[in-house]
Parts: sequence; structure tokens; C-alpha cells
Amino acid sequence: MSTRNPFEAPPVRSRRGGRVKEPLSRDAIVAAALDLLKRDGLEGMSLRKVAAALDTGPATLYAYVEDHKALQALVLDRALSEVVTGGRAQPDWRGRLMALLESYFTVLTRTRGLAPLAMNAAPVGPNALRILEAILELFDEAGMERATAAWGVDLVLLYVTAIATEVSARQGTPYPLAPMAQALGRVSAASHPMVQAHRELLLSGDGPDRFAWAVEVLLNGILETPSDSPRPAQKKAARRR
Amino acid sequence: MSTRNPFEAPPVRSRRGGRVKEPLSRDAIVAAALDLLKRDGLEGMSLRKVAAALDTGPATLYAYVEDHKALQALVLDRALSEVVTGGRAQPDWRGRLMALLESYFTVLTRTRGLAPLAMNAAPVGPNALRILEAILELFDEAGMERATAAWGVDLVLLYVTAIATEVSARQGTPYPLAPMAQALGRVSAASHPMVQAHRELLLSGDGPDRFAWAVEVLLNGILETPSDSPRPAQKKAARRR
DNA sequence: ACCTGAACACCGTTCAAGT
DNA sequence: ACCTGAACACCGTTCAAGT
Repeated sequence: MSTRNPFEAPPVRSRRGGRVKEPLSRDAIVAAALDLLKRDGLEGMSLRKVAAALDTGPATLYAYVEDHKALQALVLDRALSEVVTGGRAQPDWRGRLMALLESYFTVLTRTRGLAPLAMNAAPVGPNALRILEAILELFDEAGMERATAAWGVDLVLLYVTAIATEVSARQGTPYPLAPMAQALGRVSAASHPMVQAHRELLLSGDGPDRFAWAVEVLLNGILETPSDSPRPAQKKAARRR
Repeated sequence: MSTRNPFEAPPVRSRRGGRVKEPLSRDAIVAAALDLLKRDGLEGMSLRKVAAALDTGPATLYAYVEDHKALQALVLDRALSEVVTGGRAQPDWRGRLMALLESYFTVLTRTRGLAPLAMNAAPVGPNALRILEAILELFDEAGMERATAAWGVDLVLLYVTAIATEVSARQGTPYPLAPMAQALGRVSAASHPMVQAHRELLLSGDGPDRFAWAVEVLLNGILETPSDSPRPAQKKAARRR
């Protein structure tokens, strides 16, 4: 890869789809980094590997990108371009919001190493803003107050990002919940009766139902808890008893 | 520190509070690592630095600890020993749960670098189990169904861990929400009217009210959304319109 | 058999020397 | 003036050589 036979024709013609030593640019760097992230996960996206993929040294990238963290933020937002915000399939705002959050969740979990990146970088790129705008629109359609909507969008995005981080971390390991199962197995009924009683339920996987349930929880909770009353009445607490 | 004057007395007497070259052990390693984490944050807790603090080489630690990730998990659980689960100050389960989650949140945010550690490691240590048990107890007191409680405890802990990670990441930077403020300032009203309209609200800081609000949202939502009905009726959706 | 110095294969970032 | 090879100051992990 690094040694080139001098008798070979210079690689001018494009191998299909591949860039042909295109001039270095911020965008080309971000694109290469995202390719590496998709292929090899977070550690495939090191500054040195990105530089190597572009046939240059690591120092060169600093002419186009502040530092590694900034590159991560750029890669994240580029990846978020795949999130679908304009869905009109569902008639109600809840359905549309669920579809949007599922799209966000899917993008984060499908690309190995993307979710932790979203957990570490502030969502300030153009695609993050597009997602923000879409959710606020749906919250407005739901008749939510502005203050509640502002805090709510943060809450919802943070939660989905967090669960995506957890799920994508588990995707690496062969038996994801083995450590938890072991820990729960060792628990004594005397010291941890509740954990014992909930053992199987705590281990029940994270299928789509669970994601949908969690989102419903957030939406129901947000609708019921206006942000101006820090300690709302506990009217509902006893209801389900 | 590494060069020692051969004429000085060997460091046998304890400098107050300090360990005196106590024999290496898993526990001593974890304690030293937590000390370093508290002092210098996540990067202060590198395997090499922990080894150096114990006057040994990095290879030695592998006799006591699986690898760096396992050490992180041990350090996390040791730090979680400070979380107060037995509070009886509040008469109601909500108040006690709020106090417990605040304690967890405080422990995670007070120690620099601890929160991301909690985000990466599965909560399977003895202190994590103690917290799990306490929350399940309170959920039971609230009359929650078991399946709902099992999913709910996961939801609540994950959210609090996530927000602690975000807050503690911001604690490092001098002007935490400057990037967000800038991004929101550049947004055009034409393309992002909702973001524009919520601008100041989106930037309103993360004080204790906001944390309390978020927890109330989760609790209200969980109480209202039994886990057996993946798509509960939207009875409440229009109420606040 | 146990412990560990030294080596291995990496990092992100800087900067002086080249064009 | 711009670009970048080489160096700097680190990583986590392994393993052969010592006790």
C-alpha cells in the first residue's frame, strides 16, 4: 500500500467508487474517517489511521481539523445525515416522533463506535440541529409548553443516545449479558430479596418493545410534568397500587 | 520520587494517612487507582500511572487485575460505596428515591472522570447491586408491577448516569455551553424556526431543578406506562393542549 | 513458580527543517 | 508560507529472562 511499483501507471483512473488521490480537504478527511469508523469501529478512526488511509502523515491533518475531538464531532454529524426527520407515514405526532427516534437509534447502533461518539460530543452540527428542529416541531404539535419542550428534547435525545451507547457496547461482546447474569446469580436472597425476585426480568433483553416502552415512558412523563413546577403534586403515585 | 537518597531512613513509618509500601494486593491497586482518578481524572488512572504510584512496573498489575477495563469496573464500584441508599429522611417513596438518585448523581459528578466510567461498565459490583436493590424496594413500595419495575430501574439509572456524564464532561471546559450557544446563534429563523423560538430555553443551565424535573418525568412516565402494553392508549396526549 | 524489565505496537500532538 | 518527517510523551499488553 505504501510502496508503489514505479512502473505501474500512476493511479489516475478511478477504481469504481474510490477517490483517486483527490486533493486533501476537510471533507475528504471526514469522509475517510467515517469509512474507517464504519469498517473498524472507534479505534479504526485514529488520527494516524485516517492519515494513512489518505496516504499522508498524521501531522498533515492538523491543517484541516482542530484536533481529534473536533474530527469526531464532524464525523458524528456526517453520520447523522442518515437520520430521517421528515417521515409522514404516521398520522399522529407520537408515531412520527417514535419513527424519528428509532431512526436516530438505528443510525447510532448500526455503525460500530458511533454511539459513544455521540455521547461525548455536543450535538451542534447541522444534522443535530435538523433533528432538534424536527422534535421541537412534533412537541409543538403535541401542544407542549415551550419550556417543557426545550427540556424535553434534551431529555429524550440524551436517553436515546445513552441506550444506543449501551446497546452498541454490548454488540461487541459474544455473550453480552453474561456478567450481569452471573452477578444476579450470585446474589443472596437474604441480602437482596428484590433483586432476586426481579432476576429474570432484569435480564430480559433489549428488543424493540423495550425501546418503544422507554420512549412512551419519556413522552407520557413529559406530558404530565410541566417544567415550571419543580415538584408536581404526587397525585398519581397511589393510583396504580 | 523515584530516586531515593540511600542515606535517608527507609520509609517505614507512615506519613500520616499514607500507606507504607504495603504489600501489593488487588484492593491496594483499586484504592490507588481511585485516588489518582479523584486527583487527576480519567487519564490520571492509566495502568502505568497506577503502577508508578505503587512503585512498580505496569506488568505487575496484571497479576491482580484482568486488564484495564476490569480495573475501571472495580474502581467504579468502590466509588459507588459513597452512594447513600438507606435514607429515611423523606416519608414518601418519591422523596427517598429522589434523594437516592441525587446521591448517585452527586457521587458521579463530584469525582472527575467517574461518570464516563459508569457509562462504560456494566453495573454488576456489590455497590451497584445495593443501589439496584434499594430502587426496586422503593418501586415496590410505590405499588409498581414487577416487569415495569425491572425495566424502570434500568431506565432511571441509565438516564442519571448519562446526564452525569454530560455534566461532568462540561465541568472540564471553561465556557461549557459556548459551542451550543454559538450554534444556536448561527441558526436561521427560516430553516429552524422552532430551534430559534426555543433558543434561550435550550441554553438554560442544568441546575438542580432540571435534574429534579427529569426524575419526576421518568417516575410519572413509568407509573403511567405499564411494560406489558407496548403501545399504551394515547389518552393523555391531547389533555394538555 | 512467580514476578517484572524491556519490548511491542500503538496513540495524539508538536515543531523544526525542508520545499 | 505552507506542508510534513521525525520526535515527544505517552498508552495497554505481552513475554522472555531473571529470581
